[in-house]
Amino acid sequence: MGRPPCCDKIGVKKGPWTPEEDIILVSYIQEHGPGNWRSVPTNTGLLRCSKSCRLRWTNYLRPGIKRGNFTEQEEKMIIHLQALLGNRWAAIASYLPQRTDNDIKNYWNTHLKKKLKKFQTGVDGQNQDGFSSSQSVTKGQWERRLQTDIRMAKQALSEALSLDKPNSSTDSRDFSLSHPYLKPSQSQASTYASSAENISRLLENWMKNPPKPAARQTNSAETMTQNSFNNTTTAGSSSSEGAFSATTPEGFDSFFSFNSSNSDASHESVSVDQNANLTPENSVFQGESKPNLETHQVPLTLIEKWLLDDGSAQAHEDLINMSLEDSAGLF
DNA sequence: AACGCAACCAACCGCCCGACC
DNA sequence: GGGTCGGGCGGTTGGTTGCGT
Repeated sequence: MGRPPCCDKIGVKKGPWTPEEDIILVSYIQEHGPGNWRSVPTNTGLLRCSKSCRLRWTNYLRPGIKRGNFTEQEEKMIIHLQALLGNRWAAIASYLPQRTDNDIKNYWNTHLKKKLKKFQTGVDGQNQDGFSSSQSVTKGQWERRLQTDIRMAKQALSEALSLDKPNSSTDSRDFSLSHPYLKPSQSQASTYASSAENISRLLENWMKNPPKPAARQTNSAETMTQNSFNNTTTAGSSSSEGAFSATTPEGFDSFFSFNSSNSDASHESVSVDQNANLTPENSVFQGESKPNLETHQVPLTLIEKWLLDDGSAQAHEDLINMSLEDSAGLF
């Protein structure tokens, strides 16, 4: 059918976002929460289309985002997940809570593709699509994808029906509890911490380096120092520890120990361990850490083994060769 | 110093889907 | 049932930066 553009082209600004625009957007979202993007431009006076506002938020300003400096472990995960899921960047991003799909996609296109190609040219008997033959030939990505989707649907249905399970992992209101990589306390804490961090950096740099007319303003925004804006963000985070006390399913722990122990420490320390005091009541960012995507309930046992144990060819094979019936048994 | 080229990445575009009227 | 809206997703573009000559 085809939709008309989300905004008319007249009077809509395009191109890089300025720090001023970022601040307007962030403060609006702080006040009203994300969502209802249609109303954002009109309510804020931003000369941006709603889509642009949403993208700016989800890809750049959203709390919990780690930028650049992909760790080796992250690289491996992306490569593995790409082989498993294909170019479903949002799904892949759901396994890397601090990364956006756009970021992962860019990193794949600019780094990993080349890396794999390089690697593959050095290895005889590899196919041409960037993956090892064992990864791409065994069953085919589409079949695996289909299997994954079916499993997702099955589990979602079964858990939706078992209402007496208070810690049901499909509770969409608390994505952090259901995501394999999101330890509840950490996810919300890091989410909010990073928000404050992002915003303060934004403003700090803005104060230091007033916007240049045609420079890469979005980059300059990254290194800002704190100013009054911090007050608003910290105020929201100052009051409770409720979310911090959530229990963690045992099976998730390995993921987090993996994540934290292997990640770029200089980045992680900023976004993970600060400003942990956050509750759903006082944070407009709660629940915003990552969209709840369909892959977040992939059975952990095999995937965990496969993803984290780089040398685990057996686990890899197990996962890929898993039949529908086998995988259904996991639930 | 100036130029050209490649790399990088933020942002845009188009398509799709579900919800709502 | 069909149209519209809001939002998500993946592919692509284009501006900026960095590096080599």
